[in-house]
Amino acid sequence: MAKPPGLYAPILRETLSDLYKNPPLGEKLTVKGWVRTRRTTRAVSFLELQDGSTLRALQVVLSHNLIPRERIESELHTGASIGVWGELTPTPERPQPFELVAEGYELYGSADPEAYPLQKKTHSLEFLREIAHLRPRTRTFQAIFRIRSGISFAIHQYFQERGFVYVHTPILTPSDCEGGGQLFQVTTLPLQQIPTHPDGRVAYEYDFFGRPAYLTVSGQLEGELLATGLGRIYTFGPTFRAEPSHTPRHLAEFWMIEPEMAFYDLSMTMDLAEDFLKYLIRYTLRNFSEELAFLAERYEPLLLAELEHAKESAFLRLSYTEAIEILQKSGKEFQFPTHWGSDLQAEHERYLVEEYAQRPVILYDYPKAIKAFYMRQNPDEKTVAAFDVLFPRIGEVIGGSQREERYEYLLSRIQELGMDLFTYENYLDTRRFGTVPHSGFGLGLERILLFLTGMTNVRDVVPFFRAPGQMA
RNA sequence: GCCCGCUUAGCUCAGCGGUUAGAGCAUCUGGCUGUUAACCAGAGGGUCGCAGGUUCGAAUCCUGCAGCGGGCGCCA
Repeated sequence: MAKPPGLYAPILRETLSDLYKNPPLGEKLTVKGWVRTRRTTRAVSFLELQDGSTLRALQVVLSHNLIPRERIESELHTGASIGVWGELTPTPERPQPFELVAEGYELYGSADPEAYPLQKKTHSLEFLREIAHLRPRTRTFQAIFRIRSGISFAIHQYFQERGFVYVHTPILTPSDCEGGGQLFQVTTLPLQQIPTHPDGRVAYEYDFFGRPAYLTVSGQLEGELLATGLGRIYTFGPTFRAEPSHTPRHLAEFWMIEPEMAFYDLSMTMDLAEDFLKYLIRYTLRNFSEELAFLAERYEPLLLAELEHAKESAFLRLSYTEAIEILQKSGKEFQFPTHWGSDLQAEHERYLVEEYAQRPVILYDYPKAIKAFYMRQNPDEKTVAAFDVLFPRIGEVIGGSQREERYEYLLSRIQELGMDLFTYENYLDTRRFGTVPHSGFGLGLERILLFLTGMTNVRDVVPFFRAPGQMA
């Protein structure tokens, strides 16, 4: 966790957070922030001032003797930004420990109450999505974005402390990692007049790269190339999927963490994934108790209990085959009946996590036919060494696998699926020269943030969301 | 992509075939010995999403469209 900025004064000015950590009672000071609410009585007005550094507000008392009531009533509405000076006074008999007794203030920016969309009441998350540019003024989004920031730091800390190299895989790529996913194409060709060959094919030699280019859907393939030199690497960056998924769990632009480790088999990788997730939960509980308490009170009463429970439980590991048996013996009426070889539906995953296990579940060894080409074939020749981590309330947070490191197996899989060999030449090279068993996984940042914040829609855990038909 | 639901004041919602469409909060005006989602009194504020249709009469029923939300699929 970063040190409080107060330690770096005078380079950094003090925030309300600093004030609450070490209040200079009896001293004169200036505080700057935004007005959350104002209450006016005959002789004095009270402000709740917030500055984004903490969810707590500072109560400011403005005496109408010193500052005209008309000025206060015309300027200090919810959302106005001010600098206010006075003495910090203890108030042991009041709900708050101290308040600022103002001597004067400077108005930086007013907020016309007839036009300013935010009010002191709670707004719906749906309404706030329509004003994503103003959401950061609310405590809810301050809490969420602070947790997002902290968790991003914790992700780096976890891997850096363990000798993983942070690698930057390209955003612009020539290939589709998963083979079949929908990509955003990137081009500088004029859309009104796309150059074509006589047979109608697009003349990509005139495009920027001289070939088709896309936004990456995953850094995994490049991550593997780097891991087969550096040993243990991780990526952490944005990824893009042009799938028309209209759900609370999908974004067109989202952040993904993808570690890739040479000389790791599936079991070691599942251990790492579980340890990593618990680390993130512990980190959040330790560093964001104020934010969690707020979010729990507002949105998800069970939030703290869920985090504690997930942190303490051993994730239940089930092979796909075991999971199918459990589902078939469950006596539950599912909309989609299961048989060996069918992909698990959301209802099946929910049953396994929420009813059967009642804790996070790791499913592994999936049928080869329903998984990606690069996953390592198991000796049974029917399954591949893949795993998913399923969480209560939010479903899949991690998908991973041991990668196929045997050249012949990988080559024949690529050919079987009719994929373009040329595109995967470099990838295949890592199997031709000094190939090693290796594994990795992908964690969706927004997915884990749903779990950590109690939110239920990924649009609410990213500052500006991109989803089909929506650019906040 | 398929299915379901919602859309009424700035916000959250009630009204679900029958006077002039309501409430709370917000706003404005006034009041209040220090408030804590302050309180009290009063006022303003509506093309009932849009376009058609049924009806003596539509916010209310029907159709289409749009936006939003949710479920499924796909996945992180």
